[in-house]
Amino acid sequence: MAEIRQTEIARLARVSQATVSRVLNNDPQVNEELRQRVLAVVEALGYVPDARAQSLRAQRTRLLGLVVHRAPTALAHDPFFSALIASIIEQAGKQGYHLCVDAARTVKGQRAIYEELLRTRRVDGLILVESETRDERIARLTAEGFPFVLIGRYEPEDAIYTVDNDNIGAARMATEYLLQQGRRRIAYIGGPAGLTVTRDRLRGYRDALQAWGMNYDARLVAFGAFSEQGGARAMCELLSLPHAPDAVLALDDVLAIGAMREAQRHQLRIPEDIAFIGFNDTPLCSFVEPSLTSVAIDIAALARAATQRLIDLIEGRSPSPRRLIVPSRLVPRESA
Amino acid sequence: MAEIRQTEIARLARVSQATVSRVLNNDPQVNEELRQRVLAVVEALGYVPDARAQSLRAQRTRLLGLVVHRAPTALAHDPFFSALIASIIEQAGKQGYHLCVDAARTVKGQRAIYEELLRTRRVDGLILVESETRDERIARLTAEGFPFVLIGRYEPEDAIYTVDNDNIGAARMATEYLLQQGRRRIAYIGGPAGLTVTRDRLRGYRDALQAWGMNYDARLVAFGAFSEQGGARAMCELLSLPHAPDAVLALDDVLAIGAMREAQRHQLRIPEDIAFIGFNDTPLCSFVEPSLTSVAIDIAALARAATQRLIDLIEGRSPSPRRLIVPSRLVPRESA
DNA sequence: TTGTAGGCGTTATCAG
DNA sequence: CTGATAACGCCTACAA
Repeated sequence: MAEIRQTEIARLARVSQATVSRVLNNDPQVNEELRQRVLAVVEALGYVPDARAQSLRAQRTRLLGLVVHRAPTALAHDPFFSALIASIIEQAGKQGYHLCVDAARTVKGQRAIYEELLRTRRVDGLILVESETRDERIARLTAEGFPFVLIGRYEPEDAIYTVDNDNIGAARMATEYLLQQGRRRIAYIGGPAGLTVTRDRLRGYRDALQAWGMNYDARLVAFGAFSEQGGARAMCELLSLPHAPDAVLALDDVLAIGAMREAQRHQLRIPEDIAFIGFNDTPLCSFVEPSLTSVAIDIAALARAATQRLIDLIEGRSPSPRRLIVPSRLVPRESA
Repeated sequence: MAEIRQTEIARLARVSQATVSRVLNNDPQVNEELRQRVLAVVEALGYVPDARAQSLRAQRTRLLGLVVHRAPTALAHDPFFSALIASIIEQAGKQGYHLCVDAARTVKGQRAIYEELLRTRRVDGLILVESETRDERIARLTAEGFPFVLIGRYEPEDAIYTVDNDNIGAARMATEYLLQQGRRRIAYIGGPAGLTVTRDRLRGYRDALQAWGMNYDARLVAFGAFSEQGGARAMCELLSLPHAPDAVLALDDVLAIGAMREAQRHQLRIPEDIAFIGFNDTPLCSFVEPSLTSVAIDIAALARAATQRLIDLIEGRSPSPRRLIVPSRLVPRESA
């Protein structure tokens, strides 16, 4: 089957190629008869414009980029990203955009991927997740004026476009929930220490303690890689303390589950001896035994909002305000 | 910051734009001194070629397409796709390809997406999953000579390029495992009935029964949507039989877990009263209670092989044989 | 209202 | 070995 171009359509409809283009772009100026002739041929041949040519000409690809900062194996075990990707695709698709997903395993790989996506103009804009306090990517993108939206928080808060949970508030709420239950030695297990989300939730945790007039004990705070193992290792550390914790707030469900498993290996009863709360309310929560209480992040809402803002930016609109907060809520189950 | 093009590099290096292009494409004919001059400027400005222009010129985008046939919510709850996507990205990235993921919720949406990806030439090739026995997409792609690889099976087997598990063999193995344990009323819960994978595993199940001289009882076979609910509903049906099953082989882990939960609601003990085996060996398996015995599909291997074959096809190589089988193995846990 | 022509940034073919 | 020059397929002034 021969490749069909506008010149071919033009020939068959006995008009100029420019007219074909006009018809396809709904130019109201074209004569109705010509329009019909063109459309008939377009229909008959099933012609669709070449996205590559359109991209060059229009200087945009209608492609959004998402770069995931996890090793593929970690990604596979983390429902957060499936949910994120799925919702982005859905929202983007509604407006004729597609999603290009990349993964950056190593740190140097990250730089390379961002550099490539940015400079090659392969995508029109980027969605970032997991920002660090001082994020090179963000400085770079901002300097270039490249459209991007961060799912997360960044300071100064009005410097860039962000969509985020109220992490500080949510962690505070979860911690107070534990305090209300009478827990008095509450531990916090974060992800990698440099991540904003790790720090924000730690802040909320500390705020709750302070509000209740309790001392902050740095020994009750541990950090782990985003994996069950990471959670187990952190828990192990916490259990070796002279005075073991009676509750744990973990940065995400996978970490929480890893920690919970470790506690079970130490013969602790959940929630009698120790309570657990995770984050994300992933499907895992109801599958584990005991089921895991978790803070439900509205991932779909985050993804939708981020995607919409990115498209707005790309198309020259300026969403306001710069920072958008999506609420989250606690989903109580057996573990706390 | 001004956009940098080859003409700009050329001006600064005092050569023609054509020479810049040659240097960037490693044309061995260029004089070493000019090459150095050009490279110095390229380096200094951090120039990277525009992917859009390259795409038009080279008639390829270095983009692979994956279309997922699940609603976004279902996707979010299914670790199979995270694993698939992650592994495809990894393999593709090694050779300078990127991945464009799309989702087709509705059936008419599917046609449209395939039509678009194909005709607009937005991607160089497609990875298909979940083939149906008579698959319109496949006929269409084949007719167009568009590069694609199917993860799954299709008949006739040498018509297209496929990568697949040995579904028939795996289902047979799992069924025989149950038979060896003394189970005698083994049920099968498939996904949507039209899917090849549903039928292949049913075939393996029947083969095992036959090899053991047992009758096939159609009432022991149920089909469900890919969700926990789908599994629960199918199980409900099976439990209403005059003679309830003592084992269940389910098409995937999520279905198996749904079915298992339903059995538990009916006060059945697992595995004493009824055994369960799922497919995919997703992380869920070890999280549920009791942990789920599952056939481990090597998703990463499938994804890698499919991706590599697709790239080979795109670049004009003809992988052989057309059909590639990736082995799978049973991972015994508590449920069977 | 329609057609002609230029250019988006590359790569590749020709001369020189 | 290098520099003009012509595509790639599309959109859009500008001209008729």
